[in-house]
Amino acid sequence: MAAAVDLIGDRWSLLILREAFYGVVRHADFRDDLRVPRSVLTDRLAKLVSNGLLNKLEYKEDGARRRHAYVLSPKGQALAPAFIALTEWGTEHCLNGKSPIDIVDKTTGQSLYVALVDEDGQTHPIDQIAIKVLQDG
Amino acid sequence: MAAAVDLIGDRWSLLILREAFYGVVRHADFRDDLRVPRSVLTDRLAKLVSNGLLNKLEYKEDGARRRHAYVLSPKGQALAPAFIALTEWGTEHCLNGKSPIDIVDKTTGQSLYVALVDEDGQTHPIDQIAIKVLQDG
DNA sequence: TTATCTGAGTTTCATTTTTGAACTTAGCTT
DNA sequence: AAGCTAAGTTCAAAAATGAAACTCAGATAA
Repeated sequence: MAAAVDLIGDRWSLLILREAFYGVVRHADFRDDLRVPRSVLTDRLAKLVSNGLLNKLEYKEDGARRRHAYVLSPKGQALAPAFIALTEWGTEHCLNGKSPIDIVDKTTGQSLYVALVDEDGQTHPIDQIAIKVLQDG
Repeated sequence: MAAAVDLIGDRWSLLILREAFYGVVRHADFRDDLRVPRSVLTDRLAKLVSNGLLNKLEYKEDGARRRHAYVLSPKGQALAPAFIALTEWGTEHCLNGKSPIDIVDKTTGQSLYVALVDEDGQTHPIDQIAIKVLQDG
């Protein structure tokens, strides 16, 4: 996990990725949503790109010049479960359970939640877990 | 999620909680494991306590004076799924899949993984999800 | 052509945070 | 009493942040 914290363990990177997860792609939109200083945003976007979490794409709308879009790479998208787990935690423990969003199955519309499952897909309660540290070498 | 980031969105808090999750409780042990400056550790532990993520308990070993143990509160323990998700991500995307730890069921010993499940306990693939933003008011 | 607008990025500088080291404290052991 | 140790405090130097001004490229309007 230290590896993850190295890449996203600052005040802004996680929030920037969350916005990207919600579909934000433009510099100005990140800035408006997060109130992050320009210089910091520029720096964080560049780092997230160079760490492979975001891809920087050029695009062009009619009557506007070329722009850059920052979109989640597969590596960035793979953080979704962590985002969702953090969001659920925040909702439950900081916001009295009033969730601002709902994660649903795209086709069935069912609400989805983070859980621990074994290889058979059986869910296990959180207080049933133990950590096994593997020896190195 | 912004709420979560407010509480743990700095370089050290998350790592401190991870150590706590692994069973570390003493100031010196956090320091040795993380190489975090004393003053920062003192500050972060105090903040985590005042935010209700850690409980500060007194204990006493024979031949030693009273000490403080910092142990996860239920609120802190509830971050476990987020930790595990981040750890899995770090393992897969930063460490070539070589995991240093294994999360298992305490009684059966089965390995456990983070997944998205619906209310029936059915797991859903990550690329099947959509975000539904709930209107406020 | 020239002027102006806009999104994105850079520069600058004051403020805040983090570091690392030295120092203090409480209470133990000898 | 002297020394040790875990924990905490203080403080100067280094780094990160925040706010504002400035630059740049391309689009549009006069």
